[in-house]
Amino acid sequence: MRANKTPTEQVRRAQIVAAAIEVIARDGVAQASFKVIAEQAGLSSTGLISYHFAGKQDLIDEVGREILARFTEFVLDRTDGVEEPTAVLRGFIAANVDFLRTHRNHASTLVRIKNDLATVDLARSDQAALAAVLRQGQNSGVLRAFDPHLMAVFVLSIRDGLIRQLDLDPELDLDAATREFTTLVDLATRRT
Amino acid sequence: MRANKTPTEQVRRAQIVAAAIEVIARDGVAQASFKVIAEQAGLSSTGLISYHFAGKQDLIDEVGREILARFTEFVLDRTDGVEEPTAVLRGFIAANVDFLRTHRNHASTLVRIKNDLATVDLARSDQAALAAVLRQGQNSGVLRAFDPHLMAVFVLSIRDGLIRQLDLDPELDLDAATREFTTLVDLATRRT
Amino acid sequence: MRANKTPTEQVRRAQIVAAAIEVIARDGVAQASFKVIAEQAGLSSTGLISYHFAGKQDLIDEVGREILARFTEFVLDRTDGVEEPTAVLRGFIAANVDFLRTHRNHASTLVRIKNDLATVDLARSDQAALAAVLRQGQNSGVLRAFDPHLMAVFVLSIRDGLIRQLDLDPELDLDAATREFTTLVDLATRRT
Amino acid sequence: MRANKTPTEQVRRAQIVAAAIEVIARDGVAQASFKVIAEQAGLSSTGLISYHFAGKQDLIDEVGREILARFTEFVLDRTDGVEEPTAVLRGFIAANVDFLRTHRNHASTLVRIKNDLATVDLARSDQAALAAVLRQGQNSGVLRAFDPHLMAVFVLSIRDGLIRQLDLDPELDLDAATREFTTLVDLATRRT
DNA sequence: CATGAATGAGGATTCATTCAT
DNA sequence: CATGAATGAATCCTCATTCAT
Repeated sequence: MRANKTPTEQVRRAQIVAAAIEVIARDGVAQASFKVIAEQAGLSSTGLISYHFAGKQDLIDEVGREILARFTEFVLDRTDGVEEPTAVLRGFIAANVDFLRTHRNHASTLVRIKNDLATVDLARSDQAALAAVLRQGQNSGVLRAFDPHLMAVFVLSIRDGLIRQLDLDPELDLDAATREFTTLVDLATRRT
Repeated sequence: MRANKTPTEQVRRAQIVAAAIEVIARDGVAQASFKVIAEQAGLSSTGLISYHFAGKQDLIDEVGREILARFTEFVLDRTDGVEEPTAVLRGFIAANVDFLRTHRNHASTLVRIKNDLATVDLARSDQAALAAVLRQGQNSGVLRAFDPHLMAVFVLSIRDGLIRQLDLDPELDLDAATREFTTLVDLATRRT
Repeated sequence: MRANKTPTEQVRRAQIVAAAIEVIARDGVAQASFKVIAEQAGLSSTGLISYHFAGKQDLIDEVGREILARFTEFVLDRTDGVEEPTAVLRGFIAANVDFLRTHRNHASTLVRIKNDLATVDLARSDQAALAAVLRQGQNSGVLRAFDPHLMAVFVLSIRDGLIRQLDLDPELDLDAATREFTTLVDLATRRT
Repeated sequence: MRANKTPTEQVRRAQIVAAAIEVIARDGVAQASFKVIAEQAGLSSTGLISYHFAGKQDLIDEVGREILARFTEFVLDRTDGVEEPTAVLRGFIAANVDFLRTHRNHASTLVRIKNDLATVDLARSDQAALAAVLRQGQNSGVLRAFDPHLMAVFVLSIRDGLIRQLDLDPELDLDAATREFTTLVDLATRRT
C-alpha cells in the first residue's frame, strides 16, 4: 500500500511481530491465529493486525525477516574481526548455538515457519553467507575440497536440527552439543 | 473402539493416509484440510475420513507411523546383512538418500509433520536406532569417541535438511549430495 | 412397514428401547444419539436401530409408550381392588412415588422426553385416568367440587416435578416427599 | 474476556437471546440451531452468534437468565407491598399465571430449557424465594406446618405443568386454572 | 490510527439413514 | 436379520478480513 512507514507504524508492526514470535514458539504456527497474537500483544482487535499487514503471509514473512536479521546481526557481532577461516567457522557455530540460548523463542519460531515463508530467498542468504566463508577457507588452503553450498546446507541443517531437538528435549546439554558440533564441522571440513 | 480392523477398514485407512501424504507433500500441512484430502482420495465426503479416523490428529499420527514404517523398512532392507560398522553407516546414508529419490512425497511429508506428531516417540526411535549403530562402531574401535545420541541427531538433521533443500531446489544433484554427506559423516566419526 | 412383528423383532425393539431409556436417563435426550444407544445396547451398528425403527421419532415414541405402559401397570397393580376414592388417591400417589424409587431411569427418561413425544395422547391418557378417579370421588361425595381434569394436571405436574427434583437432588427424602404430597392432595381435594 | 459489555454488545446479545426464545418456544430446543436462530434474528451468519456468545451453552444459559430475570421482576411487581402471607401467596400464583398469559414464549422456553441449564442455581433461587414466603406464613401462624422447600417445589411444579399443558392445549381456560390453582394452594397450606 | 462489530467462507465433526453383503 | 461401510446434510465454531465510527 504505502511505500514509507511512519514511526508509529513501525512500532506497531514490531510489536505485532514480537507477539507473533512468542505465540509461534509457544503454540506452533497452526495455533497462531490473529486472535491469539492480538491477545499476546495486548491489542484490542485483530483488525489492527490486518491494518498493519497485507495478510497473514505478510506477517509470517515479516517474522522471518525480523528473526533472520537479528540472527545475522548476532552472528556477525560474534565473528567480526576474525580472519582465520577455521576460527571464523568455529565462531560461527558458537554464535549460532549462543543465539539459541539467548533467543530461544526466535530460534524455535524460525524453524517452525521455514516451510511457510513465501520469500525463500531469506533462508538462502544464510546459506550463501556460510558458503562464502567455506569457500574462503578452501581458497586459503586450510579447508579441504567439498561443495561449499552443500556443506553450508549441512551445517545449517544441523543447527536447525539442534533447535528442534531443544524443543523436544529442553534439558539438552548445549555446551556439550556445541563442542560436538564444532568438532564435527572441524573434522568434516579441514584439510587433512 | 475395535481392537482389530476389518480388511475394508485397513484398505480405506491406507487410501486416506496415502491421499493425505500426497496433499501434505504438495500443499503443506496447513492446506491439508479434510476437504482437500477427500478430493485427492476420491471420497464422497469428509465424513468418511471422520468415520475412519478418531480425528485429524489421529490421521496425522497415522501418516507419520506409515511413513516411518516404510522408511525403516526401506533402510533396513538396504543395510541388512552388513556387519562392518562404517559400511553400515555408509549404507544407512545411501539408503536414506535413495528413499528421498524414490519416495519424495513420503520424505517431504515426514519433515513437514514432524512438529505436529503427537507421538514424538516415533521420531525418537529413529535416533535411537542410529545411535546404536554408532555406539557399536565405537565399541569395535573403528569410530572415534563422541556422544552417539548427539551424533545421531546431527546425522538425521542433515538428512532432514536435505529433504527440505530438495523441496526448495528440485534440481539438486542427489548423487553429489550423497557423496558429500557420506564423506562428512565418515570424516566426522572415524577414528583417526 | 410391516403390520406384524416377529418375535425376534419384538425382542430387538425391546432391547433397543431399554438401552435408549438408560442413555436418556443418564445423558439427556440431546446426547442420545443412535451411536450411544447402540453402544449401550451392545449392538454393532446403528443401522440396526434404523432397521427396527422408522426413525428417531419412532424410537422416542416407543420409549414413551413403553415407560407409560410399565408405569400404568405398576400403578394399577398397587391400586387394584381399592374402592374408597380417597384411598385410591392415596394409593395412586404412593404408587407413583414408589415407581420413581424402583424405576428411576424410566421416570427420569419419561419427563425428559415428554416434550418430544409425537403422540401426545399417551400423556393425556394418564390425565384422563386420574381425572376419572377424581370425578368418581366427587360423585361419591367425599371429594369437593373442582375441575377434575385440571386437578389431574396439577397432581401429575407435582409428580413430574418430583422426578425432576430428584434428578437435581438425589438425596431428596422420598418418604417425606410422599407424606407431604399425599397430605397436599388430601387437603386440596377432600370435602370439608 | 471483557468484564463490561459495550452497549452494542448488549443490544446484540439481547437481540439474539430474544430470537432464541422465539425459536425454542416455537420449535423446541433440539431444533434451535444457530442457523435457525440467526434467521429468526435477521443476522447475516451464525458466526455472529459465536462472536457474541462463548458457545451454545452460553447462549442457553443467557436465555435462562433473561427469562428468569423478567419472570422474577414481573412477579415482584405484582406482589410488592403486600404483607399478609396468604395474600402474597395468592398474588404470587396470580402473577405467575399472568406471566404465562403475557409472555407465553418466555414461559414455554423456560420449561423447555430447564434441563439444559448449566447453572441450576438459577432455577433453585426461585424455589428458595417461594420457600421463604411460605416459612414466613408459618411463622406468622396463618399457614400450617409443612416442609417449606418441598411445598415450594410442588407449587412451582404445578406452575411449570400448567405451562406445558398450555403448550399441549392452547385453548385452556387460564382464568379457571388460576382459580383452581389458588384454591389448591390455599387449602393445602392454610392452618385449619 | 485504533476499535470492535460484522462478515461469510471454511474448519472438523456428528448425525440419522441407506445399502450391499 | 445383522453388519459395517458409506453418505451428505447439518452441526457449532474459528478464521482472516472489512469497515464504520
